Formats: sequence, structure tokens, C-alpha cells
Amino acid sequence: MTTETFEISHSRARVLDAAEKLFMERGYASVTMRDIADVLGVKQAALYYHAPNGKEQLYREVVARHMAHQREGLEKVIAAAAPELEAQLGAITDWLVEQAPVDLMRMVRSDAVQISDTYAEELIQQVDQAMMQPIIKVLRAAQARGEVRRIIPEMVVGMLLALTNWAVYFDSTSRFSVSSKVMMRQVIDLMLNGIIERN
Amino acid sequence: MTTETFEISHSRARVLDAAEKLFMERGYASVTMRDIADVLGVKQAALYYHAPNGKEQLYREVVARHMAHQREGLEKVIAAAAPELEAQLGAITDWLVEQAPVDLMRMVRSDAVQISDTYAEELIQQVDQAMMQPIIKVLRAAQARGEVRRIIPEMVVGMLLALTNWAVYFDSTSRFSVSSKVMMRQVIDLMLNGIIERN
DNA sequence: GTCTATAGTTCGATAGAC
DNA sequence: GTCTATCGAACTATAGAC
Repeated sequence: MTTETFEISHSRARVLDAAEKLFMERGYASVTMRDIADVLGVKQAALYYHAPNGKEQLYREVVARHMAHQREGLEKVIAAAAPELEAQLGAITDWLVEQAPVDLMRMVRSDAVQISDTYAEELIQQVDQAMMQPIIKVLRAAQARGEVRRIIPEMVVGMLLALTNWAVYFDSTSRFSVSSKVMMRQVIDLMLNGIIERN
Repeated sequence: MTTETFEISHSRARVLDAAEKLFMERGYASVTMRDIADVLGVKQAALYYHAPNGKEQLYREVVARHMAHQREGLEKVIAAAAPELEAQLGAITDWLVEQAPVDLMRMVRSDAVQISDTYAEELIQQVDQAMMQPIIKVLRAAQARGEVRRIIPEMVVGMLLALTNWAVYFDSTSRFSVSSKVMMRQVIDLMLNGIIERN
């Protein structure tokens, strides 16, 4: 029984892994069930044993799992980092670039709306809870300590996520020898010189 | 004859307008020819009179026209702006937010690759020529004047485009009363405080 | 758990009437 | 220039054998 349960969840995890990679890379509409099956080396119909509720539900589960993963990771690296804002932001961007950041804007504005308008709203909430709030908390704490001047944390967090995406893409084109992590350290330095309170 | 030519190009422009709006909002794969026809109030088959070469070619033409439009606009506002870097960047971001910025990363990584790998390369070149090089020239000129310290202009331009996209999206959610243009002025101020040469 | 076969849809595109 | 009608391909999903 334990073995069977393990095997089942392991197979499911493999399906979710393959689906996640494809969905996040190319978007919901342009990934077919056959594409996912091909990656797993099975026929298209076999997918419906592991994902009996179809493509739409599969996408929802992939996203929910991804967001849970991001939230756990972010909270972990934030807790482990030094209590200064710069160190915490560095730990955050290091984590983000390691996770092969996804195009959140495409997910919300293209992928999700194809499923339903209510799901688009739900996805926005998930992204907010999993990826934005943990970082917002870091900024608010720094504000409370008097480390940064008055900013809108929600705005700054979005900037950080957008810049991380760009850094990873820029690094992948690799015309310049600047790693994503080093680039994001420079971005943080640049941002802090703008938002740090000067006495 | 002149009237007929005008009417034809006018009809074509209407088709390209509708296609551009949908393609840029939702991406290549999730926009159907029927969607475009619905916006125009005609049946799907009628589209093939104006776009006889099909969906793929329609997307290519839409993108080519959009990039030409962006290049012309950018070069115009740059030429009209004051010769200081801050004023030029402000004119650039004002222009960009007015054009309802598109998700360049989705275009390159999702839309274009569905058409062909060679088109993805072509699109990257078009984006580079139309949107990045004009702004890169501004940064290089400022570097030559000694206004900014050593940076990688290509990297900074990508940051600026990514942040502009985020600003417009953030503004559209409008939970906070910060207009895209005002927000980008603050971004520019923040970036300049990071990259300006201090003597 | 995976397969073959196929039903039911949707989409891109063409043909031909008007 | 737009319409109706339709073809062929691709996709989601189901049924049933193994």
C-alpha cells in the first residue's frame, strides 16, 4: 500500500514536472497534451490516467504547486538571511534566478484568461500570496526599522520580479559575461541607493 | 483608382489594427482568425480577402508594422527632447506608456517560436533595431558626454522596457493612485541616482 | 498503467455564389 | 468584399482491450 501510494504520487509528480516545464515556457494555449505525453515517453491518452480532469485542471494544479514551492522557498531563504535589507533582497533574487523565473504577466494576462475570468482573479491572488507578500513583508520590516524611505512596497516588489526575469533572459542570450545573480546584485545596489533613507 | 487604393489600404489597416490588439494582448496561439473577424464584425472567411496569406503572415505583418511605429515614435520624441539624459529618458518612457507596451518577452519566447525558430531570431533583430538601439544610442551619447558611469547600455535598456511594462500593468490594476508616467519618472530618478557619475 | 481507436470540437484555409 | 459551405488537420477527451 505504502509502495503503491508512493509510486502513484511519484508518477503524478513526473507528469506535473513535465507539464510545468512546458506550460511555463510556452504558455497554456500552445502546449498540447501530446507535447506533455511526448516528454514523458507515453501516448497522449495515457496522460488521462494521471490527470483525469483534463488539461485545464492540470494547468491549475501545476500553477498551485509552483506557487506553493515559491512561497516555501522565499520564506526559507528570507528567514536564513542576515537581518539587513540588502542581504535579504540578495537572498531573494538568488532564489528567484535559481527557479528559472516564469513570465507572471503572461500567465495572468494570456494563460489564465483563456481558462476563465474568475481563474485569472484567482491566479492574481495566488501570485500575490506566494511571491509578492513575502517580499513585501521584508520591505515593510525595513521601513519599520527606518532603513528605507516612503515607497509603495507593492510597486517595488513588482519591479524586482520584472527585473529578475529580464536578468535571467539577458543572461541566457549571453552576449555579455554578466551572470543573472551578479546583475541582480547590481540592480539591488542601484535600487537601494534610491530608496535608502539618508540621514 | 486613387479612391480604390485608399479604401483597400484603409480596410487592410483596420484588419491589422484588430489583429494587433488581440495578438499583443493574448499572444499568437490563443487568438483565432474568428476572434479577429468578430472584432471587425465580419465572418471568419472574409478575413482571407485582406490577409490572403493566412494567420502566420498576418502576425508577421502586424509585428513589423508595430516595430516600425515604435522606432519612428522613439526617434521622434528623442529628437524633440532636451539634450539632457533625464529629459530624454522621460520622453522615451512617456512615449512607451502611451503605446500600451507589449510583452516583448512573451513575443520572443512564446509567440515567435511557434511560427519558426528562424522567425524568433528575426523578431529579436526587429526588437533590437526598433526599440533597443534608439535608446542605447541615447545612453551611449550620455556616456560620451561623461554624464553616466560605465554601464552596459543593452542591460539598462532592457531594464527600462521591463519596468515600463510593469508600470502600465500596475497602473491598470489601479489599487494605488500612481499613474504609469509618474511611476516611470520615479524609476528614472532612481536609476539615475545609481548610474550618474559622481565627481 | 498504457495502449489503440475514435467521438466530438475547433481551427485554418479554400471554393464558389452573390 | 462578404457570404455560406466545407475540407483537412489538430486537439481534448472517452471507451475499452490488454
